[in-house]
Amino acid sequence: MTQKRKVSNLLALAVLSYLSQQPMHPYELSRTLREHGDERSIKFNHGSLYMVVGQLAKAGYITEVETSRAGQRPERTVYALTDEGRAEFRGWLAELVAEPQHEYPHFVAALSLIAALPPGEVVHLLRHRLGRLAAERAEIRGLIDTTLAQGVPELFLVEEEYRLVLLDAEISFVEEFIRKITDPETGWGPAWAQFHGQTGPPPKEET
Amino acid sequence: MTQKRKVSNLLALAVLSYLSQQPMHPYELSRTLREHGDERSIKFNHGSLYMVVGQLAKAGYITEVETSRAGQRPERTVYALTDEGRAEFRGWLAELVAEPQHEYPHFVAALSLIAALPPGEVVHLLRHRLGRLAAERAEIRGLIDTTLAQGVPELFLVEEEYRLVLLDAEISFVEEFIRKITDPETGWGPAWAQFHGQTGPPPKEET
DNA sequence: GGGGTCATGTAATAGGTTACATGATTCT
DNA sequence: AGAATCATGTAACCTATTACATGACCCC
Repeated sequence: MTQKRKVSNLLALAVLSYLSQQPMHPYELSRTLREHGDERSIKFNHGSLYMVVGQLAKAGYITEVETSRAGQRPERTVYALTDEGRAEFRGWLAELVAEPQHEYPHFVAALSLIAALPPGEVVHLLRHRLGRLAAERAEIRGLIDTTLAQGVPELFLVEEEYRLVLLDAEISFVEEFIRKITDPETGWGPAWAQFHGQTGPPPKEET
Repeated sequence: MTQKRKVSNLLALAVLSYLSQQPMHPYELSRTLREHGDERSIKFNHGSLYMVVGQLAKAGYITEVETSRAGQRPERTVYALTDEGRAEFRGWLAELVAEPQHEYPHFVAALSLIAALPPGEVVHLLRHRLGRLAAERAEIRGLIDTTLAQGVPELFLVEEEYRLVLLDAEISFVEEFIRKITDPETGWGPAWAQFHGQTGPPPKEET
């Protein structure tokens, strides 16, 4: 479904969002996105921004309103949202909120192949991961706290709170996984180590 | 870090994994991946597979070992893992297990811009999402149960269990979010509705 | 007044997806 | 025997990332 949109890069959503407040030129968008901290939530890079702006213009969601010049700086093309752009923005955002998307996090991929590593090493790696997860958690926690302390309403931090919730869930999962491997009674370690190497994972049936 | 790898598409990891068990030709890889259900965890499409195989060969991780023909079918080029390929596989997989990657889920992007929608609509959309999440949860739950019932060891289902854990966390988060908007005492609804439209989200400071 | 870095954008390259092509097998 | 599907791959097309370019402003 998402793939029917004329512009699918999420960076475009942020652009539509900012242009819905006022017309801007691409560099201004770029700066605003960075200052606002949106790059934590939306993959951003300079080149892609110009690409996306071009796509949006071609799709009719934004139009060039003027090309001004300030001081002796190069010309800047200022874009504004069109009515279709506003509709697209609302609709797209609504869809993203209402419909979960199937995604492919790296850790899921790794887990799906993890039997290829020996269990001892896996435990080691998972412990390392736990450390990183804790650090990340602390960082997000700090970001939230200092931002709230500046008086920003919690509403503008929900994405960080969501991240935090997912992080906590992942931490529990990893801890539990380590336990399942290492439990002296029922641990998978021995069977895993034995099987390891000669045979691959058995096929799974479709539902 | 991940971006230093000569081949970064995760599909390549699956290819390395299967070739570490036995040489295969691309179509066989394709079939095996599909049958094994790996496309749930790793984005897969026919065209990309050939691309990735080409990249792996160019990088020296796999080599063409023969080009056989069975019956009157077209020729098939069979590939085998090289020693470098094996090392890359182990190292890459280990890194994915040990080091969390910064990722950009769609829902995070949506949350970061959600203030642009009116709170009433957001609640509606979130309730819709809850339904979808529950359905997805049930599906995964079923997949796990039937697969376990077939005697497949739990180890080969960890990625689904992880997904389940994340899903549960997301469900709680969404429920809580709805509460925060709608609570009759302290709900964000009124302030949000009022602010809505004229002004955009205030800037956040960097940490 | 020369060395950074800000401001602004374009171009080259690489990566990924979709569409197309074609002989073989199987089904009716 | 014709239709559908499997098996196998290539090519065309988009998207995205990196690298390059260039004038202005700012600092010492």
